[in-house]
Amino acid sequence: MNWTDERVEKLKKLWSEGLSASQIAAQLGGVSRNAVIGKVHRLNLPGRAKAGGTPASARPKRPAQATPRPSNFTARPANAPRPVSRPVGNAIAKDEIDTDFDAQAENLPVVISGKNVVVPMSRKLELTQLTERTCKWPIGDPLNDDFHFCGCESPDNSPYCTYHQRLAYQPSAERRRAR
DNA sequence: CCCTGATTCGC
DNA sequence: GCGAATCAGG
Repeated sequence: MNWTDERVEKLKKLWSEGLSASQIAAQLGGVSRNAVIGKVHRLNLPGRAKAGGTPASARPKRPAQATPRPSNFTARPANAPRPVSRPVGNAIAKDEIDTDFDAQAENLPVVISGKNVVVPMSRKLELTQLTERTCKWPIGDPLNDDFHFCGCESPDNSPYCTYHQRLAYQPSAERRRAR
């Protein structure tokens, strides 16, 4: 996985937005957080100590602020039917999500504070579009027309992206809570 | 232990 | 240039 202009631009954008290196790595896919940090330094992106060398521990911490919900965001009432799809907006904090609100089914990217796992935007791939390196986590009802797979980039030797990899190996009760 | 970024250095 | 290994912290 090489640093194409496109990927570098995304890196710059996410870094400037204050995402951590591991979060950015998850969003980009195919790279480690070390790779991201290394690239950031090679690009001389800001965020490091000033001349004089402020220790990392003494630097002001970036507030882990939740990205605002999309303006068209409305929580689905508990018993309301699940919409087929909704436009993808900014990432929202998992903590903000109503208990019954299933962000994964809604195809929103989710930043889970604490667990520090990023759900990349689903690429909504069909079965025939999957490859060795795409996430094979199924989304939706297989009998429904909108059934698809996550399709995000998955690490080597894993059928799932970093987020769904975690979900896949959690006990079902935890999995339900995590979703 | 989980995580963070910083640095080094063989490739 | 790249990034794993490592370090030094929270």
